[in-house]
Amino acid sequence: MPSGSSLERLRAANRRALLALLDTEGPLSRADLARGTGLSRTTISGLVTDLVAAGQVVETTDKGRPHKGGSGRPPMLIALSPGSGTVVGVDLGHRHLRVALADRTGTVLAEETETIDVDEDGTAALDRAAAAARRIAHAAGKDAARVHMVGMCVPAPFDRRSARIRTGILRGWRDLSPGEELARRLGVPVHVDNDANLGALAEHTRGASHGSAHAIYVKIASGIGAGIVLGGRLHRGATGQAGEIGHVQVGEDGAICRCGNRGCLETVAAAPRLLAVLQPAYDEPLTATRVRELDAEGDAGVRRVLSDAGRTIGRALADLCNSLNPEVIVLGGSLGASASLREGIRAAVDRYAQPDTADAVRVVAAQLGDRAELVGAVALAVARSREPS
Amino acid sequence: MPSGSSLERLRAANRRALLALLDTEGPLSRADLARGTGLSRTTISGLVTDLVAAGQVVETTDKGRPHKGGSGRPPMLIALSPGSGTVVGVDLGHRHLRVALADRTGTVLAEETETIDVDEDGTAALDRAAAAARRIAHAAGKDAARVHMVGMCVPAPFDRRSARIRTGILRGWRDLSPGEELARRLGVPVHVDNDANLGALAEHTRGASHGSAHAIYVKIASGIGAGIVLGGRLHRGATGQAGEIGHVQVGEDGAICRCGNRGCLETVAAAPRLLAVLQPAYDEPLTATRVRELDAEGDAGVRRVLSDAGRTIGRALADLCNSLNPEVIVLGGSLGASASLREGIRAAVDRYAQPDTADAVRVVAAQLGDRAELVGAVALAVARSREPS
DNA sequence: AGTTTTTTGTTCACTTCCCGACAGAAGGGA
DNA sequence: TCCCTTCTGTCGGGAAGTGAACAAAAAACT
Repeated sequence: MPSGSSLERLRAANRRALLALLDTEGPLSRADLARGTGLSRTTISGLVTDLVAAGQVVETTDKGRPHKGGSGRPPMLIALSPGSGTVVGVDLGHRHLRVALADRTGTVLAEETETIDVDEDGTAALDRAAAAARRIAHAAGKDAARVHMVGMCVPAPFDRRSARIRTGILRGWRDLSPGEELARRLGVPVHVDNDANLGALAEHTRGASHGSAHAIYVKIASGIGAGIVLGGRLHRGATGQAGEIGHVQVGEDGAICRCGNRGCLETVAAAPRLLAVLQPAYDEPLTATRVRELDAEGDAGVRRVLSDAGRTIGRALADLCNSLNPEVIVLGGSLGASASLREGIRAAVDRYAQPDTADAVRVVAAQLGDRAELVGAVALAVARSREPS
Repeated sequence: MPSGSSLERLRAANRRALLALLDTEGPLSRADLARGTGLSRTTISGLVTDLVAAGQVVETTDKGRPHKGGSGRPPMLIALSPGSGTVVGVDLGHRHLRVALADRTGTVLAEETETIDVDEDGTAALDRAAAAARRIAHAAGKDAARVHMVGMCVPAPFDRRSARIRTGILRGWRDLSPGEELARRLGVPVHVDNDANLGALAEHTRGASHGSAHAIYVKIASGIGAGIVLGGRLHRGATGQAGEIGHVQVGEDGAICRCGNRGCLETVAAAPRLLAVLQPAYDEPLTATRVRELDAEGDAGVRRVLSDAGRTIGRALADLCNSLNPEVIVLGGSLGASASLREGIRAAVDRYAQPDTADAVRVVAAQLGDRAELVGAVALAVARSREPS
């Protein structure tokens, strides 16, 4: 519930609209902002004055680039101010840890990746994450050390009410509140969400589904999960567990899944299973990256396996399309960029979804690749640092 | 896009908030409104003065009922004004036509039902609907004849862009724009949506899912469809075709469906199929209503068939729960009130959805019964007549 | 070159909207 | 009867937003 008087809320809402416009459209003149928000130039001037005083935006005397509009007084551009301090994004995968330092516009300043076993020991993973965050922030200089906010991505359903990972999915995380733990280590507020949601946020903010009101981001990696954007907003559901499409049952008598059911989509079409199926036929050790390369080179076996996996995933997505009628499906995760997988999904959607629904949906690869979750974690931190509600 | 200046929009938003509060909470004092909206009493007084002048609300001198608060000056209650004129709701099913006349608070004043074959001939159905609307409005008196708005429910996916029913589903409706046609006959603006969406709207506004942010309304009748409320708002999707769960494929080699696919949920678990399965074992002619009675009486055959159908539907709903993590599933349509069906759905959701997701969702029968769609059509008309955007 | 046109940003007077404080109104309880 | 509580109306003031007018800067036109 926003506080303050109604007029204050109005002012705050206009401020947010202005900042959001700058965030998505880049530097703009006051006149552009007036047109974009529907407010008058006068109001915009006042808001900009306030925001400059507050250090949230800066006037960039962009003399260099010629003004495209043609005649008329050239505009003074207003840009989001990196301002003081920084934010940190942490991407915890099953087998990796990525940490990024970004200014408060979301521009990544530094980034590092480690390979660790996150699943087994949550405490150790959080120790490593905290150490990496401290290291990267101090290496970037004095001002960068003032970290305002941390966004973190965890590779499992995250219950926002208890601030905990759902019990039983990750072995080494029982009764651990990752946000609180990392906040305690760093002395900075931490916001947490799961990988698919943050990937969806990133692709929606800066990637393939930018501008689409209804988008489904599917992460196909160690597991399969979806982040669902509806009406331009991330849909998290009643308990924050929306998007768990990896546990749709695709066969009555399939393998036992870590969730306890059998025949889950994840057991059939996620990366570990596909690698296991392919490995016997290849001399080299296969990784998701290598499989993607082989697919691009036209390797028949890989194409067949990925295409089949795509059809299986696409079958589940077709049902979801029938229910949600989205504009775009964005494929992310280590295998999301594979063409065969995408074609398999497209074919299954066309076959199993209603014709008009299938026609309405685009199926595209993620633009941010395996950095989507990290970018999403940064975006979460930026958003939360902007409204310290 | 709302027009006018920012202050005008603020005023309008506050007016809407006030009206919405009155709509959901019933008659309230100015002080209650101030507490409920967060605005000051002064502001509320001003808004109420305006709205009284505009005829949108009335001051009900409710002397009769004692003031519960105890001591203090008794409040003057403000209630939505039925105002001048009426709205009409039209519910077109596959085999029935219902028309309701309501005042502008949504209170139904008169209602009638006919049994007709809607599917075969859209023009004829619209003629009957128009005649019924005219008849019912004139019978209710002079003022009632001033109909401001019509809300209509059609039993098929409705494409809001073309204002047409999706081609090929209803035989007798090709190239017909139901809204325009009815508007032309009645000389009143008509808003159209499909049955499941309007049922969902009705149950969310006045029924079983009232107060739940995320709800799925499932209509189980001639077909199977869902209306999805997320974040308190009806989700219609990119082209208005969200909620088409009737065409999830539940068997590779099932019967051919009217949508062209085979093995659709509708062909296995919708009313016509269930009646056909049951009929041979019964002497009397079965209807959905009769089947519901037999189920309540504990008839073993009926219970078995409904329970199985519930499991099949519940399987599809479990997948949807995994994706959307809703708070409640509301079962409507002619078979929605059946206990066996509900138990079958509950069992399948518990089995196939993720445990936490299944725990979070309630499965309940609709409160409005077979009138949900009609009430939804009225609610649509009321909502649209209130904001003539 | 000089003028016109176009676009931008600022200043000022004004309206709209909202809120706090005060006072009046209406009933219950000591 | 007097006090207390709660509700409602009114008044003055503050905050937000807007349009009109004006100044500034650069391109376009003569």
